[in-house]
Amino acid sequence: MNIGEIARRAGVSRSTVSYALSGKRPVAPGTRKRIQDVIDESGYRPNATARALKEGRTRTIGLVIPPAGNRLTHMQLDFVASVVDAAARADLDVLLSPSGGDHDRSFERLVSEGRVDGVILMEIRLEDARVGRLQEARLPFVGIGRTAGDEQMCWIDIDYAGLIQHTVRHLADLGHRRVALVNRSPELLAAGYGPAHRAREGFAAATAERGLDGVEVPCGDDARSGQECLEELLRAHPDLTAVTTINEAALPGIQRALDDAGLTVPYDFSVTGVAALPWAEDFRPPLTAADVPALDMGDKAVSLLVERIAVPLTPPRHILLAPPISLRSSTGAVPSHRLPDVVGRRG
Amino acid sequence: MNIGEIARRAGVSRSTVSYALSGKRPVAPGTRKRIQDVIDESGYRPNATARALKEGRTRTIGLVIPPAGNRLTHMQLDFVASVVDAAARADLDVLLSPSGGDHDRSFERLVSEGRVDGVILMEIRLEDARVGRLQEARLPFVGIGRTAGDEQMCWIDIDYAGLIQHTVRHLADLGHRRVALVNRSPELLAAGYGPAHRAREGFAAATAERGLDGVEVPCGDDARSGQECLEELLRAHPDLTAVTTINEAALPGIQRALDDAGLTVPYDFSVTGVAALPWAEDFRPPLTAADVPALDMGDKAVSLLVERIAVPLTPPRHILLAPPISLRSSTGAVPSHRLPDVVGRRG
DNA sequence: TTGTATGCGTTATCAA
DNA sequence: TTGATAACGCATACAA
Repeated sequence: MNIGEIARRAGVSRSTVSYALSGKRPVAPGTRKRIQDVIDESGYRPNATARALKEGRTRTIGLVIPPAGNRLTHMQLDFVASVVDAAARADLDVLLSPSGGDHDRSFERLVSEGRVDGVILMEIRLEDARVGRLQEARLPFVGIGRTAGDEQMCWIDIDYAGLIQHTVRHLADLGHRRVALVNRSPELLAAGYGPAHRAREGFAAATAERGLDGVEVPCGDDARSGQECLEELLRAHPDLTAVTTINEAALPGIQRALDDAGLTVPYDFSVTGVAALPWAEDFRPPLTAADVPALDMGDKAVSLLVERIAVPLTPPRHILLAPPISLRSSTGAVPSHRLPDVVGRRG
Repeated sequence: MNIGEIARRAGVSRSTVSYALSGKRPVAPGTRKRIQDVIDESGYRPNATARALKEGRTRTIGLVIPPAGNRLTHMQLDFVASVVDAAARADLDVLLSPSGGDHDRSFERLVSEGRVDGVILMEIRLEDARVGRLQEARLPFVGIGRTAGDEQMCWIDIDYAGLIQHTVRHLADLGHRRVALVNRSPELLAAGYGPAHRAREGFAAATAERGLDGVEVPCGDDARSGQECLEELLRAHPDLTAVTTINEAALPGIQRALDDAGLTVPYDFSVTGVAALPWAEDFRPPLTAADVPALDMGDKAVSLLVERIAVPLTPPRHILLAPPISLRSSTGAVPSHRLPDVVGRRG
């Protein structure tokens, strides 16, 4: 069923059907009704491919996600869902491209075959060849995260450095002297993944500022790694009284390791960090943390992209989110029996 | 940059460029090289939209996922990731459509605007209007799950009825007399979600077959609901010694409720069910369960769809998966102090 | 071995 | 108020 067939059945020309549909030129009421009847009866809808070819735009956006190998985190998943939803609301379709490396067939199709009007790029690294590729192709795009030289691109990101800094200050205020940062995986760090590096910076800045003993460790994105990581930390640093983390998937493991070590949160040990709400609320006791507004971010990213597609030449906009830290129950004052000087007296 | 521009620069006709690219007709080595040089230099790739219009196929498949409101389960997430990966391997793009209800704009676009060559439909309900819609549109599709009258469609599903039956028999063999099924959410049950209903059937069949006292409860898809659900179960049925479940997201909550009640798995209480591997392995102790091969399913679904797109008129194929139940450490014999007769003697 | 011409289904310009 | 027609970029049948 195509526009020609509708036109034939309604006894008009194809252009009249097109105009009746688009409303871009007046159509006599009688004619309009005849056409509408035929359309209702046949369930006709204009072919998206032909329309895209003619109009020069696809009404589709690309979403570049990390490949399946690396399991998506809760936060990333929420983000994908919210992007798809926001796009649907704007009558845009979403084409998925799993691509991490640089020479990825799916990504290349996306940027050079004109399948999409714009791209949302997830899990950007500090140095990211895909950014250059998109700029070179003059394809509008929005990054979730930003590269090291971030001025020339449009992005939306979370201020991991600032937030981690904030959580460390909070711990310092509570009297903690030796704290750890449980970072993302060694692989992501090696790949130059922004949040992991910026969390590290924020941690270093805050521990220096407050004169704390800080120890930073990478940790796989799963419960098991979290557990091993914390067991190792407790072994290596008996005077450790608090951790902060951006690794939400490690939280259940952190919890277990603390349980197994007989440490009760927050009386014996404090935990805080940056995490998507479900992870924070599932922690026991509920985690004092900056709640990553993943659902919100998808929405904002789509808006930003839609705007950029409409007006490509405006200077790139940046949105740096610093959600407030929700004070829940997982942080507390260092208990006297674990204070450094008390530990010292033991020996 | 389009094929005409390449032709002009290489000093040949457009068809020669096209044939040089497709190899569907011999091209003189010299000519071919001239063309290739121009292409390499310009980074030209044929426009996917124009090609789709001409060829009558889009090289894109649609993936209909549950809308963002309902958070995807781990299993569904793995499934999405594996579909996208399998599609990428077959040089197919994936268009996402979040749609649960019947009158969904995004879904309608998918089926009636010719944007995709075929569709993978997730979270099918026993009565599902989308199935009829796809059949009517003569669009090849594969269901993840199946409707009540499932013969006329192509699907791949997990044998929840058989697997739950199997787990209940296992519990019966261990001596358990009162067991519970922790099902999916009340909303999904009300919506006629197949796995929930089939799990119920399998549970009913197995408890009847072995003469067990079975109690079935719906439960939200999250840790909190799992905890509340099990607390309520333990309160209402003090003689309960085992649960089986298809609600993987509830497992952490089930664990917590048992911990809080001072019940040690598997000595005081047995837990089993059907779950994606990460959930089963994160349980403490590791869960005896049927491991849902979500990654495999995505792969199979794509193959099935590709085949169906190529040969649409073959009788629909069905794949019913019954993964083996991996015996881990979460089930054990009923301890004597919790046997029904002992409980009876107390009074 | 290569070039010309047609059509895929639309939208939009021009003409009536 | 409407119709004929060109053009979007490509693949391919037909011609040379």
